[in-house]
Amino acid sequence: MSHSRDTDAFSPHDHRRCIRTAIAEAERICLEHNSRLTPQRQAVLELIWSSHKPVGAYALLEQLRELGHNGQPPTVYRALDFLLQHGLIHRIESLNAYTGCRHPGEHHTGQFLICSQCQQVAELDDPSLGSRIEDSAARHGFVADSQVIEIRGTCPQCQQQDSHEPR
Amino acid sequence: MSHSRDTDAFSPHDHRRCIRTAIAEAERICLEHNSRLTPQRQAVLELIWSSHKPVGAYALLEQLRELGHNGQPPTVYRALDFLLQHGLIHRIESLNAYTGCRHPGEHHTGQFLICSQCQQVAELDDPSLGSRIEDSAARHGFVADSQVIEIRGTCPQCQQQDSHEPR
DNA sequence: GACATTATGTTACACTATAACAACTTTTTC
DNA sequence: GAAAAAGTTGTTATAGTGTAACATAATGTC
Ligand SMILES: [Zn+2]
Ligand SMILES: [Zn+2]
Ligand SMILES: [Zn+2]
Ligand SMILES: [Zn+2]
Repeated sequence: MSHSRDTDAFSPHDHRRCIRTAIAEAERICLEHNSRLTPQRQAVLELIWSSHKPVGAYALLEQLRELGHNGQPPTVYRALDFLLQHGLIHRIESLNAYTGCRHPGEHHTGQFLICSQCQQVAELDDPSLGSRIEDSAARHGFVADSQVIEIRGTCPQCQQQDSHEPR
Repeated sequence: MSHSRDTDAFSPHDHRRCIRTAIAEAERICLEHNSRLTPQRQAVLELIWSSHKPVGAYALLEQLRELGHNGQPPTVYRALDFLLQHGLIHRIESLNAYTGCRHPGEHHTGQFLICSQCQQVAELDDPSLGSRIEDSAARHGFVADSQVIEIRGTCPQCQQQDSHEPR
């Protein structure tokens, strides 16, 4: 019953649907785990999902304050920890920033396409790529637990714009 | 004439040879680029190569001070920038730490095996994995410039130890 | 030697993340 | 339902990572 369609984050789409789906999935997963999606945690999750650009913890903190929530670093880091542990968001290591997970619930390490131009991030979920990497590690006798895959480049939209505005 | 043998960082080996080779290669590359491998830069490179465990900038700073060098953060970050730009070291994003590059000179993004137990890092150089990732991105219309591939797990040595000390 | 270029010294600060403990809420147990 | 336990949030302070900006010194070019 997973609704996670494979619409690319880069392609134009009804993003409110992304948000709604993310919240709904979060509620479902928290129910399953007997965890509580408190107002603060939900607020952070919604802020993260406000776009497909990863957000830093302190940017989130700023926005939380504007929403009238309490504003100290531990507040936001606790919410982030919770969301990370429940697989609702990912941390982008090369950006020190956080982005919503598109396939929550299915334990997985993310594979990310990061556009250097528009800052947007799309999450790949290519299991065969994952196992290809495991194989590569295994060939050196290494047992892989988790992977950080972050690919920087140019997204389709930004490529088009580039070709329209040469020079 | 490249001496970069494919000895794994994890396997026991004459590590002084790693260091010697690294410095020699660094000198060669700097000569090629008309860049100067100053004493400070070389000191940082040697410290990084003192083991196969990635080192943080401030740990380096500490060690530099013990060697009598000037000790302010910019000093070490400048050296790191220089070494990064010349492809002599890599930054491990998920550790905020730096490690020596085993194939300097050949423009490449590193692929790293990081042992959670002994903290040592081995650098893979699997071009076919690189292109496999590019393909995966291309399938989404994404043009990849660079990749961050960091695989966490257990190295062969630590696996053996684990099996000797069960429980 | 005068000049431009490159490298280093120095101070101060910005950004990212956590430790430690107190107060409050919700859930569980009796 | 009161008491205890577990979980969540508030609060203060601090640790860890990285840069900006400007001064000084060393090196290379003519
Ligand atoms: Zn969306
Ligand atoms: Zn883009
Ligand atoms: Zn070695
Ligand atoms: Zn190991």
